Amino acid sequence: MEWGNFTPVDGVVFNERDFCETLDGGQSFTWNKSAESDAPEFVGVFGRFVAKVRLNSDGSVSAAFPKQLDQNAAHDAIEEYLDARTDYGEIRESLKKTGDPIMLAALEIHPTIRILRQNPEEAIVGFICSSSKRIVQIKQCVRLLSERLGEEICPGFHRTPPFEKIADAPIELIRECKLGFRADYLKKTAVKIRADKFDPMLLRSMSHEEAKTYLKTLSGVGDKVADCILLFGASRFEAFPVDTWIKQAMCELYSTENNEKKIREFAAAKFGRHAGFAQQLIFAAKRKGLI
DNA sequence: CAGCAGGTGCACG
DNA sequence: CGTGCACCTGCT
Repeated sequence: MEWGNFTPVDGVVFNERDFCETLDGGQSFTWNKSAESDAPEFVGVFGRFVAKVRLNSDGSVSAAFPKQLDQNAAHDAIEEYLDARTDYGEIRESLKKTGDPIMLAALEIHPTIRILRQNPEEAIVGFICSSSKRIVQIKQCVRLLSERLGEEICPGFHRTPPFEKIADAPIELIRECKLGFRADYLKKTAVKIRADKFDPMLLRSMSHEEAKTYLKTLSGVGDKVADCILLFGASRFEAFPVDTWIKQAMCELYSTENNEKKIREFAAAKFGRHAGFAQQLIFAAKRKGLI
């Protein structure tokens, strides 16, 4: 397959750790490290596009797309996906102002981390697959689903399947994608979203509370998965997903009670509308054993 | 080979 | 409303 030239993605700067963490740290499950390049580089699918995303030695980012894709549309899409318009400096400053020494440390450990702006549909599929699974396994599930049910964008690259397709797929086929008990969750969710005529894109405009309440009516979507969908699929930075890692980190670092609801409340009070970004900082630093 | 894994649903008190 | 398991299955 032929690729177009690499072109700069303006407004996005990374160090290597944060580049890898952002694309392949569990926010999204469709990126794989590219073998050919010595520069840090990932290849993957996002929405209806495929891209190679490369980190340059000066911290800038470049992207290339398969030649058969509309290069301008793809470039606009990767800028949006990498959330190039959002001022992370402002977010980081406001978290600094909390004066919390743990947050200050996490900000230093991850000076360039970002929150991806995925399609809500992709986030719903990915995070329904995620419960009680490792990232590598989640990635495999999403890839298998895409190969079996998703449209081929270009040779070897398939879109995440739409709910319409998942709703019509036999449960055996979904289970063959190694989803296990999550297969029923995903199918039921797809059927319900279709029955409700719900457009997941609405998650970006609904009130946070309303969006979360709706998400939790979906099978396989509890508090944690709903918060992940809101944070990574709808750019709702106030969402604070509490998983096993964060739970342990918050107990250890902030002496919170070992209770998900209490931890969410604690985070909301401490980090406010940027709680989700704070979660990524703590999650990434903790998982790497750096705090 | 057991035990566990970015949880959720459901049955109970 | 909070707690405690069962749920698939691939990996270590």
